Amino acid sequence: MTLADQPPAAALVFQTLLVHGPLTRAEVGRRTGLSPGAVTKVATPLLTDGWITELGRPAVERAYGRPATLIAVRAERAHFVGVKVTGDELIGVLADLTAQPLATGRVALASRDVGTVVLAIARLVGELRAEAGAARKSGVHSIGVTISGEVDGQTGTVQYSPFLNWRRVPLAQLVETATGTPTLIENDVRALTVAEQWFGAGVGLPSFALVTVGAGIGCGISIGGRVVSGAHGVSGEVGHLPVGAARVCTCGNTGCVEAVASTHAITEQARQASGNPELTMDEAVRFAHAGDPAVRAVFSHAGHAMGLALASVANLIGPDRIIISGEGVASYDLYEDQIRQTFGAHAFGAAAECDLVVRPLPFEEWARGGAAFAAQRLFAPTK
Amino acid sequence: MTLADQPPAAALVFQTLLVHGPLTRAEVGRRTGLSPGAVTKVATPLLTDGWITELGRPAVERAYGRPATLIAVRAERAHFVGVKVTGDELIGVLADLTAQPLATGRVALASRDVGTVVLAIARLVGELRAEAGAARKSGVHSIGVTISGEVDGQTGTVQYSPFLNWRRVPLAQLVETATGTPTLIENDVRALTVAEQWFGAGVGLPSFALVTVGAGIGCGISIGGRVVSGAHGVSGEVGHLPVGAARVCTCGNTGCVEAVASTHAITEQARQASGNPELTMDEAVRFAHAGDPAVRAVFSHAGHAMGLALASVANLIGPDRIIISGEGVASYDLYEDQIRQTFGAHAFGAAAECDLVVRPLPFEEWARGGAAFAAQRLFAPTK
DNA sequence: CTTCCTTAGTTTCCTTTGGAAAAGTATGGT
DNA sequence: ACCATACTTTTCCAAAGGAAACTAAGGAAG
Repeated sequence: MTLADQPPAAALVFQTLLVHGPLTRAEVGRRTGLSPGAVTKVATPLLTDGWITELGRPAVERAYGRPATLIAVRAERAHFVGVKVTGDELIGVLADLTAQPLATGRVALASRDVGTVVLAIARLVGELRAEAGAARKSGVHSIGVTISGEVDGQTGTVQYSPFLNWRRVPLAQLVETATGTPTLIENDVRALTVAEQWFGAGVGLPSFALVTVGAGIGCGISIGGRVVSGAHGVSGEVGHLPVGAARVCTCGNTGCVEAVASTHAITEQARQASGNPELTMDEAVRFAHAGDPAVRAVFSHAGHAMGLALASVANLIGPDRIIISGEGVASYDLYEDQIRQTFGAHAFGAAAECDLVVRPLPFEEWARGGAAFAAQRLFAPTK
Repeated sequence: MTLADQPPAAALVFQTLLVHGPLTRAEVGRRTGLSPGAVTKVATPLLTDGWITELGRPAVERAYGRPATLIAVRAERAHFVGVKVTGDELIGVLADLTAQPLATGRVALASRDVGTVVLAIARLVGELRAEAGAARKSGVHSIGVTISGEVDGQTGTVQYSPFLNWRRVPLAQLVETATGTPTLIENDVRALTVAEQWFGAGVGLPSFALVTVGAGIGCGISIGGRVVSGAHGVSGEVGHLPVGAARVCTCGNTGCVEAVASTHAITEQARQASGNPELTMDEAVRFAHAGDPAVRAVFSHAGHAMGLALASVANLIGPDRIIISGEGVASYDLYEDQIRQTFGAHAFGAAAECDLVVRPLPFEEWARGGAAFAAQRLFAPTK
């Protein structure tokens, strides 16, 4: 039995359990607005088919009345592989229904040629399958491949990937035939946003934005439980918001956030500031922590640009929360203050009430986005 | 009978007719995905209660088969009053179900005191009622009051209005008791966006943004048939996006769009450029049309700032269309080219495919937004 | 210890909704 | 007159979920 051919209420109950952990049937009814009878009716087939399971009594028992029984999602009921494709490597995870990773892998790419990449993906999927013995029982339900750039999830086509220099590559189809497993593709930031929405800092929020800082600066937007995809596959391009920076950006314009606040931009500016053309990001962070004023100024400028960008997002769409995420967790403290200060100064009125959450983003998190995206298709059909 | 207690399919059929004009039942079925039987079933009570009406045969008859009968919304079935409150005047319309105005009115405000404004609104509503005799038959269903600033439609409270200097004013309740008619309030730009979504240039689009240029620069965002309201009542604040302008904005920051491209900013800059401290907007437009290079440059800068702002909107949310609207229709040609050029240069990838539509915005259009907003509550329940 | 009370979960019945299919209907063509 | 065609209506039916009665399980009161 698949989840798809269950009544609509089943998806509601399942999603509630997925997001809010083990609950009693009565509590599920209260949260979903379904009648108690409907919850039982819908839970029974989910139980018999192993999608959910009964746990014991809740931690806080009631003083009166019949004791309740907790029900919860059986995470091991289905497994997914998530693969993030970058310009020079693949990151993969094999995860369960709740996007918890069971196995992770990382492979360098010899070439950016489509055939090579597809083959590498297939091999990585195979390795992850082998590594995660537990998944052998139920197999892998589907694969979610994510990649930065313009991705058309409907047709499974990568319209344009700047890092790989791909155009109109039917990646989903290619991976599907290479692996024999149903494959979905999605933009990397949007997939990560899906992961945050269901299993991260965006759980239960009516709206939030996820801003990622790394080689580029990206943004995923979730409104009303849906991740905004944009009419032409473009959305969340926050990296080129004009923030009045003097540096020329890779996009050819001047003033983009990315020209000041991407990891690449920061190291380059730190090199100039320190006079050391070999400086690495890690060293720049050390220098700044040690109090080097020129290098600190670089981070401060980056923080200012980020603050402006976040304020723009908050002013425009008014999310409940903005999650700031990226590789350089170690350096957040260097510009977090500046970010918050600039954000506060430029967020308009009540938009300033939007809370800013900083969240580390380990490398495998990107791949988890793919798994979460694939999983979502299972329990949130066509939504 | 109200529309609300009809089955869900009724709202679907009604909305389809509202948006896509007279259609045959068969065509409604095709467009909504409902079966022919369901369309008839749902249309019958709507017909008997006068919400829709049968027209004659369609213009292009089919060669074979039973001729079809057109059905269409009976616009005169319900009437609404829309009132836009500004710092110094009220604009009101009495409109039908399709937000077509039957009567319009404009009243100067003697004071910004809450009591005075509420009284003036009540008097304006009375005048509009008297003027539109047709509405007497069915009365006015509800009033939609719109105002710039932070508005909480749920509680009917104006949280903060900078122009009127109001804070936490329960305006909906006040107007309701003063007029005896149910009253809704909403932010002016968002209400206008609702009007465009149902009856304007946003009809049928999965997503669009509406940017208004006037004393301030505002933006309404519609995604998936819903106007984005923002978690804290703030959204679409495009006026203070940083676009690197040198002028200081009213918000205290430097570089805001509004500091360069609002009508106020343009006249002020034109005064400096021409050396005439008495110059009006109309004169500035004439000068620019006559070829005055300094004044033309002012419009060009404004266009550049607008282009950057629109590109930011397009990059962030990827709408299908951006509708540019505002008072100064006469001056659009002066910076439209610059807007498009800057937009094209800064819109990222496929975001540039977003089409820009320029639309005049007569003064009563603002009030129509209120009427459309009130009407929407009737035919799009809870949506 | 028995009875009652309270809350959890189940079952039964029923209403609402909308689809499928067939019947009915209106028109032009043959 | 009859047929082809497509719109519209009617009839029948299945799915989904609510209401309420019912069962279950424990504590409290007597």
